[in-house]
This record gives sequence, C-alpha cells and structure tokens, in this order.
Amino acid sequence: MGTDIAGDGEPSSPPPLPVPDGLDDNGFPLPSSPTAATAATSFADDFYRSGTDWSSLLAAPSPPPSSEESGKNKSGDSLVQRSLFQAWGIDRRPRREEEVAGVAGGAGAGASSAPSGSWPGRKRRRGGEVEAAADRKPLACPFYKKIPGTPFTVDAFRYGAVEGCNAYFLSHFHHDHYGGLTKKWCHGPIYCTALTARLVKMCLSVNPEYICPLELDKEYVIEGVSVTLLEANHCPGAALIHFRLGDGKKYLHTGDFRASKSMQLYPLLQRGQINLLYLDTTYCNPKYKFPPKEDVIDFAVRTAKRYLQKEPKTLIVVGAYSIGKENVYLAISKALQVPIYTDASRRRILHAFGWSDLSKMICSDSQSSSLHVLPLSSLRHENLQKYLETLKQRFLAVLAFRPTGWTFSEETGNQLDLIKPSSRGKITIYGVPYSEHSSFSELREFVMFLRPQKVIPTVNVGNAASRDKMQAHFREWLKGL
DNA sequence: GCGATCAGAT
DNA sequence: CACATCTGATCGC
Repeated sequence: MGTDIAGDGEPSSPPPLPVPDGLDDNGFPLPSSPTAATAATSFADDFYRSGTDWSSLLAAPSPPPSSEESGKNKSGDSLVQRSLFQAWGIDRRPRREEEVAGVAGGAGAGASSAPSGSWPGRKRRRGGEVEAAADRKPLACPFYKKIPGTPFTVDAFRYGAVEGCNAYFLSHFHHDHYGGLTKKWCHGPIYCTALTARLVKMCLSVNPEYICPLELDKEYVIEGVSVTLLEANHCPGAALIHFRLGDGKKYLHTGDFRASKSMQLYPLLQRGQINLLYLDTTYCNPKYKFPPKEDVIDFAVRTAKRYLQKEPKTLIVVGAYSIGKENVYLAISKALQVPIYTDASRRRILHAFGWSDLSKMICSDSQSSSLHVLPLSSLRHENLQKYLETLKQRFLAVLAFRPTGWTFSEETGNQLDLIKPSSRGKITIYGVPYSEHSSFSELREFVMFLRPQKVIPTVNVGNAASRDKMQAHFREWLKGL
C-alpha cells in the first residue's frame, strides 16, 4: 500500500485498544473490533474491502468533506479531515440489521460487480418466505466509488441519489458499471465519453438531458474540479478519469483498463503526479500472464488462415459480450478480406461506434459472410453444431474463438502456440487470451511508472487474503518513495 | 404486458 | 479461477 510500511492501520493488525465507537483516533473504522460489531460492521467491512491505508491522505492537507458541505467548498482551503466517513459522504450512524446484512453480503466484488440492493417497497424472498421491506433504503454507495473532496462518484448508478454527489461519471458501457441507469434516472448529470454517451442514449431510456458527453484529452471544469478523460484501452468508449482539485490534488480513476506503454506518454500521467490511484485490479495476481493483444490477434489470424486452407468451407466464429473484443474479428476480417456478419442488435451498436473501418466490413446477410460474431454464451459445441446445420449449404466446419483474459495463466500464458483447441466433429473452439484488463506485469509497470502516493484497488477487494496480497504488491512496487 | 431486479448459471 | 453477461423467476406498475 502506497508509501506506508505495514503499520497499525493494516486490516490484519488492528490497533490493540479500539475506541468505544468503533473508530480509531483518525476516524477510521476498526476491523474486527468487538465494540464495532453491531453498529459499524458494515462500514468497517466496506472500508477495508478497499484494502487501503489512508494515513497519507490524513497527513496531507485534506480536501473538504463533500457530504456535510454539499461539496460546495471549492476553495481548496485545507480543512482538517477528522472523519473519513464525512469526507467520503458516508453516514456513520448505525443501520438496521437488514441493511447491514445487505451491504456485508453484497459489496464483495468491487467496482466491476457492484452489490445488489433492495429498494423501498420491494419485497424480498428468503427461504420461501416473503418478507415485507417497505421501509428499506437503497444500498449505500461504496466509498471507493466516491472521489474525496469532490461531489463526484464513478460508476455508481445503483444506489439512488448519492448524498453529496452532483455529478456521476460513467467510465464505460458495460452493464456492471452502468447498472441502475434507467429511464427513472433523475439524480444528476452523467459524464462520459461521446461514444459511451451514444450507447447510453441508444440502449437505455435515460432522459438524454442528463447525458453529458466529454471529449477525450480535453480538460473540463466541472463543479470547480478539472476533469480529463483519457483512452483506457478497454472497450470502445472506455476512459481513464483524471481529476485535478482546487487544492492541487490529482486523482486518477482507471475505470476498467489495460495498461499500456503509450499511457506513459500522457502528459497528465507523468511520474509522481498522481496522489491517489483507483486501480482496476482484476488481474492483480502474478498467476495472470498473457501476451500483448497484437500477438493474440496474429495467432487468431494465422489459425483462421490455416483452417481455411485445409477446409475452404469453414465458418469462422468469434464470441463477444456486448462491446469489446472488436479487434479480434476486425483483424480477421481485414486479413482475410471477408465481411463480418452479426445480428441486428449488435450491428446497431457497432455502427454507433462511428468507426468507418469497422462499419464498412459489417454485413446483414449471414449466408454471405464466413465470419460471424455471436454471443460468448453460445460458443458451445452443441450450439455451434446446430448453427452449422442452419448454414450447411455454405459451410462444412466451424472454427470458433473465445476471447477471454483468464483462461491462460502460468504455463500457456506466453506460449500461444501451446494453445490446444477443443474439437468435436466439425466444431473447433479455441480459447484465446485476449484480455481487455491489465496483466499483472502490466499493472506493475504502470504503477511503478506512475508512482502514486496511494493506490485503491477497485476489484477483488471482497476477500481479506486477496486484499492483503494486493497491498503487499503495491508496497513492493512503491517502496523507497 | 413490460421493465426492473435478483439469484443462480455460465 | 473471474469476466460480463444471460436466464429464468419475481415484482410492480
């Protein structure tokens, strides 16, 4: 964790003498404190899920609290930050048990798997019983989605109105990040890239007046804070979000991203400039190794060519979720000079990217294309067998690619040619390590280059062991600062 | 009927 | 494994 060498703030070694209200002298929640058991448990759990030691934030001049002050104090005057709960807009009054249970049980997966919640008036089914829950409040927004000293949140749409939040940032258009954005949205402006804004307008029924597109690489002043979106190298439209506060503090929220060498050229990401880094830690474990995207694409293209040579009537299939992985099939399309077929709903979305390179390859006739894009979930042998049946007039075999980040670790990680497909009859499926999240070594290089004062992991923070491991990595990477 | 949400599956 | 849905059931309007 940042510059801190172990210390009392570590979740694994709580202070020996907890103060009565479950907070330490600095207003930190105390993990596993007997006195905090009932009242502050959910807060403490939530807090320590971030796996972060906050002492340097306290030591430094602090941003103004956003909840009590309604985020209107933009002067940059250093208020003394007595309670991080206040600074983060977290209400530390005790909650009813059902809420505590909801938070404790659901908040585990971090930014990319936000906790689910119950809303006022909803009923929840438990063990066959229907439990009335008329007065249950929406789940609280986890603190790691709030940007301290600002009235901002990132990817926090499923918590209703977040106290103190006047501007809601959306890092990219994946469901686990935009979840909660519906036509009922009325809690404030939504800032995102122009591409993400188009997708939100097309696919969700959010009142367009709330949608505020921002250009990449352009500085905007929002609520007195300078904000710049940067290409995140994740899915189309995904952004890193850079905040520069009135007091000079600089925060980077990576959303979901794949760190790359070219990010080291961004003027805003020069060494030592970032005070606080919210990091996509999806693959922050040395077991996750995978090659550069280019190598994987090259492998897929070579493999496709080889199969087509052997059997010219081969249908190439690439699996994909909603958005992301486009370059896998676009590269095949270009290399083989074949159009891309996919269903109408995906065509609509792909065209909305505004990428002419991609748009001009898309076709709407499955018979006239030997390259099809299908939902990842349908890439199974029985499914593809059936699919082939429907196209048997033109195709005799299927070669499918399943792009994913986690399939390949350790052994096969850097040895693409060791990848063995799964074959049954005329169906061949290759899992390929095409990841849109950073590998462990890419994360390490990014963090070591950036040298932030503090790192907040946003994924895999629900488990103490994994949290501690990530902390140890950050400490190692940033030691000697 | 339709949209939203949840648990569970993949 | 963990990603990012997807499915099917339920709930509310």
